[in-house]
Amino acid sequence: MIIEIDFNSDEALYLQLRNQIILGIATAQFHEGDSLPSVRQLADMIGINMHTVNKAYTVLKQEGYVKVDRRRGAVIAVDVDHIQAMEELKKELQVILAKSSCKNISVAEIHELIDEIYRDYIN
Amino acid sequence: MIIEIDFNSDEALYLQLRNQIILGIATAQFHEGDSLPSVRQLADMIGINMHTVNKAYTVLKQEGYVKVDRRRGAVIAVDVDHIQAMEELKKELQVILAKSSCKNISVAEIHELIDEIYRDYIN
DNA sequence: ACATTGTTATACATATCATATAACAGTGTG
DNA sequence: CACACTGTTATATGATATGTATAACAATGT
Repeated sequence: MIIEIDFNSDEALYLQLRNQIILGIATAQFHEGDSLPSVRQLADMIGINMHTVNKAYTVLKQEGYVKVDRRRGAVIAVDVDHIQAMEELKKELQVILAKSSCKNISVAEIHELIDEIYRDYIN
Repeated sequence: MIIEIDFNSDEALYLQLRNQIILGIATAQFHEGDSLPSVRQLADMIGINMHTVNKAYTVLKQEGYVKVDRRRGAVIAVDVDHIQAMEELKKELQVILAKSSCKNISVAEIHELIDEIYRDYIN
Protein backbone atom coordinates (compact mmCIF):
# COMPACT_ATOMS: atom_id res chain seq x y z
CA MET A 1 0.00 0.00 0.00
CA ILE A 2 1.12 3.48 -0.82
CA ILE A 3 1.21 5.79 2.17
CA GLU A 4 1.35 9.45 1.30
CA ILE A 5 2.48 11.98 3.84
CA ASP A 6 2.09 15.72 3.29
CA PHE A 7 4.85 17.50 5.14
CA ASN A 8 3.23 20.85 4.42
CA SER A 9 -0.05 19.84 6.04
CA ASP A 10 -1.03 21.29 9.38
CA GLU A 11 -2.15 17.83 10.44
CA ALA A 12 0.26 15.92 12.68
CA LEU A 13 2.34 13.30 10.89
CA TYR A 14 1.28 10.47 13.19
CA LEU A 15 -2.39 11.36 12.58
CA GLN A 16 -1.92 11.45 8.80
CA LEU A 17 -0.33 8.03 9.12
CA ARG A 18 -3.17 6.71 11.27
CA ASN A 19 -5.76 8.04 8.82
CA GLN A 20 -4.00 6.53 5.81
CA ILE A 21 -3.97 3.11 7.46
CA ILE A 22 -7.65 3.33 8.42
CA LEU A 23 -8.44 4.30 4.82
CA GLY A 24 -6.32 1.34 3.72
CA ILE A 25 -8.40 -1.03 5.82
CA ALA A 26 -11.69 0.46 4.62
CA THR A 27 -10.65 0.14 0.97
CA ALA A 28 -9.46 -3.45 1.46
CA GLN A 29 -5.83 -2.64 0.75
CA PHE A 30 -5.16 -4.05 4.21
CA HIS A 31 -6.90 -7.21 5.32
CA GLU A 32 -7.57 -8.79 8.69
CA GLY A 33 -4.38 -10.54 9.75
CA ASP A 34 -2.00 -8.53 7.55
CA SER A 35 1.15 -7.27 9.21
CA LEU A 36 2.08 -3.63 8.89
CA PRO A 37 5.73 -2.75 8.27
CA SER A 38 7.82 -2.52 11.41
CA VAL A 39 8.10 0.92 12.95
CA ARG A 40 11.70 1.19 11.80
CA GLN A 41 10.99 -0.01 8.25
CA LEU A 42 8.04 2.31 7.73
CA ALA A 43 9.94 5.23 9.25
CA ASP A 44 12.75 4.67 6.76
CA MET A 45 10.32 4.26 3.85
CA ILE A 46 8.54 7.52 4.56
CA GLY A 47 11.57 9.37 5.83
CA ILE A 48 10.35 10.20 9.30
CA ASN A 49 11.31 9.22 12.81
CA MET A 50 10.67 5.79 14.30
CA HIS A 51 8.80 7.26 17.24
CA THR A 52 6.32 9.06 15.00
CA VAL A 53 5.36 5.75 13.40
CA ASN A 54 5.26 4.12 16.82
CA LYS A 55 2.85 6.78 18.00
CA ALA A 56 0.55 6.13 15.04
CA TYR A 57 0.60 2.38 15.77
CA THR A 58 -0.09 3.00 19.44
CA VAL A 59 -3.12 5.14 18.60
CA LEU A 60 -4.37 2.51 16.13
CA LYS A 61 -4.05 -0.13 18.85
CA GLN A 62 -5.87 2.10 21.33
CA GLU A 63 -8.69 2.69 18.85
CA GLY A 64 -9.02 -0.99 18.02
CA TYR A 65 -7.67 -1.30 14.48
CA VAL A 66 -4.52 -3.35 15.12
CA LYS A 67 -3.15 -5.73 17.66
CA VAL A 68 0.52 -5.90 18.42
CA ASP A 69 2.35 -9.19 18.29
CA ARG A 70 5.80 -9.39 19.77
CA ARG A 71 7.22 -11.00 16.67
CA ARG A 72 4.89 -9.99 13.82
CA GLY A 73 4.59 -6.35 14.80
CA ALA A 74 1.34 -4.47 14.23
CA VAL A 75 -1.31 -6.79 12.79
CA ILE A 76 -4.60 -5.60 11.34
CA ALA A 77 -7.32 -6.73 13.76
CA VAL A 78 -10.42 -4.57 13.90
CA ASP A 79 -12.17 -4.75 17.23
CA VAL A 80 -15.82 -3.90 16.56
CA ASP A 81 -17.71 -2.20 19.37
CA HIS A 82 -20.77 -1.20 17.39
CA ILE A 83 -22.41 0.91 20.09
CA GLN A 84 -19.27 2.87 20.88
CA ALA A 85 -18.54 3.38 17.19
CA MET A 86 -22.04 4.77 16.65
CA GLU A 87 -21.71 7.15 19.58
CA GLU A 88 -18.38 8.41 18.33
CA LEU A 89 -19.73 8.82 14.82
CA LYS A 90 -22.65 10.86 16.10
CA LYS A 91 -20.37 13.18 18.05
CA GLU A 92 -18.12 13.71 15.06
CA LEU A 93 -21.03 14.40 12.73
CA GLN A 94 -22.65 16.94 15.05
CA VAL A 95 -20.40 19.89 14.20
CA ILE A 96 -19.71 18.86 10.61
CA LEU A 97 -23.42 18.75 9.83
CA ALA A 98 -24.00 22.03 11.65
CA LYS A 99 -21.47 23.60 9.31
CA SER A 100 -23.17 21.99 6.32
CA SER A 101 -26.55 23.26 7.46
CA CYS A 102 -25.23 26.81 7.80
CA LYS A 103 -23.81 26.56 4.29
CA ASN A 104 -27.17 25.51 2.86
CA ILE A 105 -26.26 21.93 2.04
CA SER A 106 -29.39 19.80 1.88
CA VAL A 107 -29.92 16.39 3.47
CA ALA A 108 -30.27 14.91 0.00
CA GLU A 109 -26.86 16.23 -1.02
CA ILE A 110 -25.28 14.72 2.07
CA HIS A 111 -26.89 11.34 1.50
CA GLU A 112 -25.66 11.37 -2.05
CA LEU A 113 -22.15 12.29 -0.96
CA ILE A 114 -22.08 9.50 1.60
CA ASP A 115 -23.19 6.91 -0.95
CA GLU A 116 -20.45 8.13 -3.24
CA ILE A 117 -17.75 7.80 -0.58
CA TYR A 118 -19.05 4.53 0.85
CA ARG A 119 -19.05 2.94 -2.57
CA ASP A 120 -15.27 2.58 -2.30
CA TYR A 121 -15.48 1.03 1.15
CA ILE A 122 -16.33 -2.46 2.32
CA ASN A 123 -19.63 -2.03 4.17
CA MET B 1 -27.58 31.20 24.18
CA ILE B 2 -25.80 28.98 26.65
CA ILE B 3 -22.21 28.30 25.72
CA GLU B 4 -20.70 25.34 27.51
CA ILE B 5 -16.95 24.92 27.72
CA ASP B 6 -15.34 21.71 28.93
CA PHE B 7 -12.03 22.58 30.54
CA ASN B 8 -11.14 18.90 30.82
CA SER B 9 -11.58 18.32 27.07
CA ASP B 10 -8.53 17.81 24.90
CA GLU B 11 -10.12 20.11 22.34
CA ALA B 12 -8.75 23.67 22.28
CA LEU B 13 -10.96 26.22 24.03
CA TYR B 14 -11.20 28.50 21.00
CA LEU B 15 -12.32 25.55 18.87
CA GLN B 16 -14.96 24.50 21.40
CA LEU B 17 -16.17 28.09 21.33
CA ARG B 18 -16.24 28.18 17.54
CA ASN B 19 -18.14 24.88 17.39
CA GLN B 20 -20.71 26.01 19.94
CA ILE B 21 -21.42 29.14 17.94
CA ILE B 22 -21.75 27.20 14.67
CA LEU B 23 -24.15 24.81 16.43
CA GLY B 24 -26.03 27.87 17.70
CA ILE B 25 -26.46 29.16 14.16
CA ALA B 26 -27.54 25.76 12.82
CA THR B 27 -30.14 25.37 15.58
CA ALA B 28 -31.47 28.88 15.05
CA GLN B 29 -30.41 30.11 18.47
CA PHE B 30 -28.41 32.72 16.58
CA HIS B 31 -29.96 34.47 13.60
CA GLU B 32 -28.54 36.41 10.69
CA GLY B 33 -27.77 39.89 11.94
CA ASP B 34 -27.50 38.99 15.62
CA SER B 35 -24.52 40.42 17.48
CA LEU B 36 -22.35 38.11 19.53
CA PRO B 37 -21.15 39.33 22.93
CA SER B 38 -17.99 41.41 22.81
CA VAL B 39 -14.74 39.51 23.23
CA ARG B 40 -14.29 40.95 26.71
CA GLN B 41 -17.87 40.26 27.81
CA LEU B 42 -17.87 36.66 26.63
CA ALA B 43 -14.43 36.07 28.12
CA ASP B 44 -15.71 37.24 31.49
CA MET B 45 -18.91 35.20 31.18
CA ILE B 46 -17.06 31.96 30.47
CA GLY B 47 -14.09 32.73 32.63
CA ILE B 48 -11.40 32.59 29.98
CA ASN B 49 -9.00 35.03 28.40
CA MET B 50 -10.09 37.74 25.97
CA HIS B 51 -7.61 36.54 23.35
CA THR B 52 -9.05 33.04 23.33
CA VAL B 53 -12.48 34.47 22.46
CA ASN B 54 -10.90 36.77 19.91
CA LYS B 55 -9.23 33.79 18.25
CA ALA B 56 -12.57 32.00 18.01
CA TYR B 57 -14.17 35.08 16.43
CA THR B 58 -11.27 35.46 14.01
CA VAL B 59 -11.64 31.85 12.88
CA LEU B 60 -15.41 32.27 12.51
CA LYS B 61 -14.79 35.34 10.36
CA GLN B 62 -12.21 33.45 8.28
CA GLU B 63 -14.63 30.56 7.74
CA GLY B 64 -17.49 32.85 6.78
CA TYR B 65 -19.88 32.68 9.72
CA VAL B 66 -19.61 36.21 11.09
CA LYS B 67 -18.64 39.66 9.92
CA VAL B 68 -17.02 42.13 12.21
CA ASP B 69 -18.46 45.60 12.58
CA ARG B 70 -16.48 48.30 14.35
CA ARG B 71 -19.48 49.29 16.46
CA ARG B 72 -21.56 46.10 16.78
CA GLY B 73 -18.75 43.63 17.17
CA ALA B 74 -19.09 40.14 15.66
CA VAL B 75 -22.35 39.87 13.73
CA ILE B 76 -23.78 36.60 12.43
CA ALA B 77 -23.47 36.70 8.65
CA VAL B 78 -23.08 33.36 6.90
CA ASP B 79 -21.23 33.59 3.63
CA VAL B 80 -22.36 30.62 1.50
CA ASP B 81 -19.84 29.22 -0.95
CA HIS B 82 -21.70 26.04 -1.84
CA ILE B 83 -18.96 24.44 -3.91
CA GLN B 84 -16.25 25.04 -1.34
CA ALA B 85 -18.51 23.84 1.48
CA MET B 86 -19.20 20.61 -0.40
CA GLU B 87 -15.52 19.99 -1.03
CA GLU B 88 -14.68 20.56 2.60
CA LEU B 89 -17.51 18.29 3.71
CA LYS B 90 -16.27 15.51 1.46
CA LYS B 91 -12.75 15.75 2.85
CA GLU B 92 -14.00 15.68 6.41
CA LEU B 93 -16.26 12.68 5.78
CA GLN B 94 -13.53 10.61 4.10
CA VAL B 95 -11.77 9.44 7.26
CA ILE B 96 -14.86 9.42 9.47
CA LEU B 97 -16.68 7.10 7.08
CA ALA B 98 -13.60 4.91 6.70
CA LYS B 99 -13.68 4.42 10.45
CA SER B 100 -17.40 3.67 10.33
CA SER B 101 -16.87 1.15 7.56
CA CYS B 102 -14.15 -0.63 9.56
CA LYS B 103 -16.49 -0.76 12.53
CA ASN B 104 -19.23 -2.42 10.45
CA ILE B 105 -21.62 0.52 10.40
CA SER B 106 -23.94 0.25 7.42
CA VAL B 107 -24.89 3.00 4.98
CA ALA B 108 -28.47 2.76 6.19
CA GLU B 109 -27.42 3.40 9.75
CA ILE B 110 -25.47 6.47 8.71
CA HIS B 111 -28.35 7.86 6.68
CA GLU B 112 -30.64 7.37 9.64
CA LEU B 113 -28.18 9.07 11.98
CA ILE B 114 -27.85 12.03 9.64
CA ASP B 115 -31.60 12.47 9.40
CA GLU B 116 -31.79 12.39 13.17
CA ILE B 117 -29.12 15.07 13.59
CA TYR B 118 -30.31 17.23 10.72
CA ARG B 119 -33.84 17.27 12.12
CA ASP B 120 -32.66 19.82 14.71
CA TYR B 121 -31.02 22.01 12.10
CA ILE B 122 -32.41 24.53 9.67
CA ASN B 123 -31.81 22.91 6.29
C1' DA C 1 24.88 -16.00 19.09
C1' DC C 2 22.44 -12.82 16.21
C1' DA C 3 19.10 -9.79 14.15
C1' DT C 4 14.69 -7.95 14.54
C1' DT C 5 10.52 -6.86 17.03
C1' DG C 6 7.83 -3.38 20.04
C1' DT C 7 8.66 -0.66 24.09
C1' DT C 8 10.58 2.67 27.19
C1' DA C 9 13.52 6.56 28.79
C1' DT C 10 15.75 10.82 28.15
C1' DA C 11 16.78 15.02 25.76
C1' DC C 12 16.16 18.77 22.51
C1' DA C 13 13.93 22.15 19.29
C1' DT C 14 9.81 23.94 17.58
C1' DA C 15 4.93 25.02 17.44
C1' DT C 16 0.45 25.61 19.52
C1' DC C 17 -2.45 26.99 23.26
C1' DA C 18 -3.92 29.96 26.93
C1' DT C 19 -2.98 33.60 29.77
C1' DA C 20 -1.46 38.41 30.97
C1' DT C 21 -0.59 43.31 30.38
C1' DA C 22 -0.64 47.02 27.45
C1' DA C 23 -1.64 50.05 23.93
C1' DC C 24 -4.04 51.73 19.56
C1' DA C 25 -7.77 53.50 16.34
C1' DG C 26 -12.47 53.78 15.53
C1' DT C 27 -17.30 54.64 17.32
C1' DG C 28 -21.41 55.96 20.06
C1' DT C 29 -22.93 58.50 24.23
C1' DG C 30 -23.30 61.95 27.89
C1' DC D 1 -14.99 67.45 24.18
C1' DA D 2 -14.28 63.61 27.48
C1' DC D 3 -15.55 58.94 28.22
C1' DA D 4 -16.51 54.12 27.71
C1' DC D 5 -16.69 50.65 24.65
C1' DT D 6 -15.48 48.06 20.30
C1' DG D 7 -12.01 44.95 17.65
C1' DT D 8 -7.15 44.74 16.86
C1' DT D 9 -2.24 44.39 17.57
C1' DA D 10 2.13 43.71 20.12
C1' DT D 11 4.87 41.41 23.48
C1' DA D 12 5.84 38.11 27.08
C1' DT D 13 5.33 33.83 29.76
C1' DG D 14 4.24 29.05 30.98
C1' DA D 15 2.24 24.63 29.63
C1' DT D 16 1.55 21.19 26.40
C1' DA D 17 2.01 18.78 21.82
C1' DT D 18 4.87 17.43 18.10
C1' DG D 19 8.85 15.54 15.84
C1' DT D 20 13.50 14.18 16.04
C1' DA D 21 17.57 11.84 18.12
C1' DT D 22 20.20 8.39 20.74
C1' DA D 23 20.09 4.65 23.62
C1' DA D 24 18.82 0.70 25.91
C1' DC D 25 15.60 -3.29 27.20
C1' DA D 26 13.01 -7.89 26.87
C1' DA D 27 11.03 -11.07 23.72
C1' DT D 28 11.24 -13.89 19.63
C1' DG D 29 12.64 -16.40 15.32
C1' DT D 30 16.69 -18.05 12.66
